[in-house]
This record gives sequence, C-alpha cells and structure tokens, in this order.
Amino acid sequence: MKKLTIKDIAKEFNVSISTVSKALNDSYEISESTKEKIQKYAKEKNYKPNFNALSLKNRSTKTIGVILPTMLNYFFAQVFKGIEKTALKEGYKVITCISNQSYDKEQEIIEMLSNGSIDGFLLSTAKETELNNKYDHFKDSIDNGTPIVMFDRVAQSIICDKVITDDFEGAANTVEFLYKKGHKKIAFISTISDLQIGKQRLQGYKQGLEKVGLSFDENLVLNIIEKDYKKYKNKVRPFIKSNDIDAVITTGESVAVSTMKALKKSGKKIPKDVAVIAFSNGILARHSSPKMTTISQHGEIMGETAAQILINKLEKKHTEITTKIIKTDLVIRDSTR
Amino acid sequence: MKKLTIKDIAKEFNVSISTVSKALNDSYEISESTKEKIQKYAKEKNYKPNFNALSLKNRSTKTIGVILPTMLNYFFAQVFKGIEKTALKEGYKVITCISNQSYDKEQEIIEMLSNGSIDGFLLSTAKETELNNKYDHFKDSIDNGTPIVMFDRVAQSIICDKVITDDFEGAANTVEFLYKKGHKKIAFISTISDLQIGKQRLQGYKQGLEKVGLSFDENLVLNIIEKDYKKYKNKVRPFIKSNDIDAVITTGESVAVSTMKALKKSGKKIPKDVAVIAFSNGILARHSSPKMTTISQHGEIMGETAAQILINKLEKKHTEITTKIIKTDLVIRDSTR
DNA sequence: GTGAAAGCGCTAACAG
DNA sequence: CTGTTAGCGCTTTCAC
Repeated sequence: MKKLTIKDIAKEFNVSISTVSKALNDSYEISESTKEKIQKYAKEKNYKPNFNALSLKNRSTKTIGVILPTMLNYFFAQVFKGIEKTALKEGYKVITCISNQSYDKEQEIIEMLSNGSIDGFLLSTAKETELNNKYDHFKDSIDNGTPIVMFDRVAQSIICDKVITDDFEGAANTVEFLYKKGHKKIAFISTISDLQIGKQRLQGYKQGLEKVGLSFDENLVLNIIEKDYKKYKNKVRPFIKSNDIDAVITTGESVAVSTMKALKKSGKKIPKDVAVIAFSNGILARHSSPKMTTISQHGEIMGETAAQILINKLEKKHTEITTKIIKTDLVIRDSTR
Repeated sequence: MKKLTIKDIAKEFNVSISTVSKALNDSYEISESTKEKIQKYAKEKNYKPNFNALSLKNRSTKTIGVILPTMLNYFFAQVFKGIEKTALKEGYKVITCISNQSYDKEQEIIEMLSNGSIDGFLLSTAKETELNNKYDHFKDSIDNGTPIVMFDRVAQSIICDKVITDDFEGAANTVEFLYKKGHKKIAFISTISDLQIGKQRLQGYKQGLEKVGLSFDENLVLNIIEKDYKKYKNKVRPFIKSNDIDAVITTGESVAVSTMKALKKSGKKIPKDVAVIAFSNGILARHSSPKMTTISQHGEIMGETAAQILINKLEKKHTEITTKIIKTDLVIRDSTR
C-alpha cells in the first residue's frame, strides 16, 4: 500500500540511503554489483522517486500551468492538444485551468499556482482582462520568476514570449484570393471587433482591399456585439438584404453558418452568387452545407510552439524573448468557387 | 526573486520558524500580537506556503489526474469543464493528459503520475483499452492506493466508482417518443458498435421497440466501422435507399449530419418524411439545418459528479463504491415533428 | 566504495 | 507563549 522509498530499499540491503540514491542514479562512486542488485530490486518493486521530494529539492516541478479562456471551442482544444503532446514529450506535466473569460478567475488561478506548483505559465488572456487592460497579474508572475508564454490572445504591453496567429495576413490574403476569383463587393462580418485579434483581422481586410485596388466601404462591415449565436441572424439578415455583396469574410464559423443560412433564405446561391469564407477551427466548417472554405488556424501547432518555447526557456536553452507568428492557410471547400 | 519562506519571516522578526508556522496557522499557542504582526507581514509580502513542502509533509497533493481519450470532442470538453470547476471549488488542481485512445499512452500516463504527483484519477478509458480488455493498469493503481473514478467509458470488470450516461434508457425513450409521433419504421445507425456504450444504445433501441410493440428488424440497423466521417455517406446512402424508413436514431452528431444530407439528397423532407435524432453533445446539432433533435448528454454534470465523488473519497467523506447514472434529455429541435 | 549529515520548506510533538 | 527537534523523501558534499 504505502509507496516504496529509498529508505525501504536501504533497509532491504543493509546499506545507507545515500548508497541507494547513488546506485539508482548510476553514480560512478558505487560498485557495479551494488548498483546492479539495487537497480534490479527497484525495478521489480516498481520504485519511483517521490515527485514532491524531488521538486522540493530541485526547486523545479517539471509542471506547466495552462490557462485557457474556455475549452468549449475547437481552436483552444486543439491548442491544448499541442501543448499536452509537447509537454509530455519533454517530460512535463500540465495543470490546466479555465478562466471562463473572467479577469478575477484568471488572477485567482495565477495566485493559486504561484506557490511552487508549476515552473511557468502558458496562457491566452481572458476577454475581460483584455477589455479592461488589466495585466498586472501577468507582470507580477514574471517579476517573481515564473515565466509566461502567451498565445493567440496576447497582451501587447507585457514583455514576454508570444505565439500568435497571422490574423492580419490571413485576412489580407483572403481578400486577394476573392478578388482574383472575380469578387468585387466583399463584406466583412466580425463578432470579435472588441478584441485585438478582431482588430487585426479587420485591418488585414482593409489592407487586402487596398492592395487589390478596391475601396473600403464601411457599409460592408458588420460588427456583431451580441454573444448569443442564435441572435446573429437578427443582425446578419438585414445586413445582407441592404447590401449587394458577392463575398463575405467572417471572423468565426458560427456566424458564417448564420450568414450562409441568411443568404440561402434570401435566395442567394453559395458559392455562385456569394462566396463565404470564415476564420475557423474546422469542426462546423467541415459539416456545413455547402462545406465552408476557411482561413485555417493551426491551433495544435500553436500549442506545440508555445509549449516548446516555454520549456526551452525553463531549461535555459535560450533566453531572448520572441514573438512567433503561425501562418494561416486558406482551405478551399465548397463555399467559394 | 526567490520566494519568501517561513525562514525569511522568522529572521525578519527574530523568532523561530515554528513560531512563524504556528502564527500563520492561527495557533492558539501564539500571542495575538505576534500572530498579528506576522500575518500582516506575510500578507504584505504575499507569502505562500510552498506547495511541494506541504505535499511532502501531508502526503497529499490536492491534485487530481484526469485522463481523457481526446479533447477534440465537445462532450469530453464539457466533462472537463465540469471537472475543472468542481476541483477548483474544492481546492484541487487538475493535471490533464490525453490518451489519444491508446492503451500504451494510457498506461504510461498512469505510470508517470503514480509517483505522488496526484491523489487520485478521473478517467474515461481509451478505445484500444476497451477493445483489448486490458485493465491491469487501472487495477494496479487502485491496489497501490490511488483511487480511480471512471466516467462515460468505464471498465465493467474494474471495481471502482463510476459515472455513466443513461445510454440504454436514452435510446429506449427515444424510440417511444418517435412511436408516439406516429413513426413505425425506425432505423438505428451506429458508429460505435464496438464500444460498450454503443451496445447499450442498441440494446435500448431494441428495448424501446419491444415496449411499443414494434418488431426488431436487423435491416434497419446500420453499423459503420469506418472512422473517417467523410466516408459515412458511402454507407448511409445505400442504407437509406434500400430501406423504407420514417425515422433514424444515430449514435452521434456527425453521422446524423451525413444522414440528413443523404436523406435530403434522396428527396426526403426532414422532419416531414423522416425524423432524425442523435445522441449528441450539441455543437453540430445546434447549427445543422434543420436543427437537430438530440438525446442530450450533460457532459458537464458528468464531470462535476465524477470529480465530487473522487474528492469525497479522497477526503474520506464516504467510502462505499457507487455507480452514478446521469440521465439523458430529449432536446427537441427541428428534425422531428 | 560506502555512509553521515545537511538541507529543500513545512508541520507538530515536545520542552521550556 | 516561544523554541528545539524530528521528519516527510530525496540529493549531494564531505568524511572515512
């Protein structure tokens, strides 16, 4: 029942605990024969050095704290997958907490884990945190020697490693793609106009228009503040009716689905009359009809990258501060020609 | 930089470390004045007792190990949400690992965490584990004093606390519901016929038929082994063509979407000609057209329940072994009349 | 080649 | 009311 300790093994062979410790760590100080028998015994009995004792001694837990705004989102679930995979590969465990987009929760989590539970944080900021521009909790953590790597939703004002999606380029390239297909009246529908990434996407959209020589028309931009996806249609329908558009870029899948429904309802064919492209994590896009062309985000790679950066930092493999940009890919399905 | 310890505080006030320890724990042995100044100082300096030292001393980590087959699945993400919420509420942290449906991975994870990292496991078995009926790693863990609570995909042969969905009743009630709406030719499409929960759902379907007096026709059951959802339609279309059905129950959302597409393609109206109901986690169902009626699974409640059972067990609040069944709910949307 | 002892940060029994 | 000490499980320096 009780777990086997170095002490028990020492007793078993009538040697000191330091001999056992050294034998298990294959020290040159210990004779081959002693090492062999001790190692064999330890293996047989499935001995494992106690995690907390090691952490205490080494002042390092080989554990990463992950803070996500939510897990009920395919993108973040993918990021998590990448983090977990990379962490495990590198011998790290992952303590995962959900901020639920709340600043208070986020800061409680940081407090809770700042007691030697973890070696560093991997996080995407809560919406509330971003809206209120309250980043002191991050700063405190870094100042206290617990490094942070931020991903996707990052805090501009905090100096730390970051991994972000290429939202700007993604949007710009999409406009260009649509233009080349002959689209001239390209709308932009955003449900995250208040977030930094939303602003980036809008900027990219504008940049794309400029590049191909289309003029920006603010009537072709719809910002939906409403957070309940069921109500998207109340905004989308009139928007579509009152504008003569031939393409739509949306910031998410859910609103793209609403948009496609609204388009169909108003007698438009997709993609014949109107093309639809969404920033997307993939799950709805692949099941919609028609299947959606998406600006695909590579959450898993983002997670892997962020985890690797943090681990390298923890193991002092590099110390400079970087911002890594993960490219988006246009995945062409059936909602574009 | 370096974290404040009890020792530092002791030095600050020229008292012993035990005085500090007791003061911080509000011991009756310490004078009010001493307690006050020490507590005040600790608070100011944001002192936090070292997690690893505490765990080592108490032989308890207040940490739960969670093993999920995948996180890229709305249901499991919901379960995770429930676990995380309950754990945090009870002062527990959560180390989360993904088995990716692999037995080897699952058992590595258990090995890795069985060194005093965690107090207990919360897990849903990997598919491979279930198919091969290899459950020794679970048994070992329990025998070694690390309790396990299983949820959703549980191992019949392992004696431990379990939380499961009411798959049997869910399917049976659905048949009854359809029958009352006038459906007589009710098909059953499964993509998990090899899993225990799949068998339960099929049994429930049969039970439902029996109850309402319809005879079981094995031609109305389609088992899809193919795991790529893109290929579902290859099986679903001929199945639909060769059978004259007026309702379909599926084991998942994804295949329900394929089924609805196939039905529409063959000229059937949903729900007028054929009703569709899926066991579901909700995300696709809410965005399909028509919106899908579902046998809804309450992942979050399952997670909360499982976590609470484990924590109660760890804190010795109860010791008997239970299996808790979470009811399903029929959520009626537009794919049924 | 092996062992004694200190120390990681904390608690608690015991002494004063 | 405060302090000394042992001990949680392990590593590591220093003796022998």
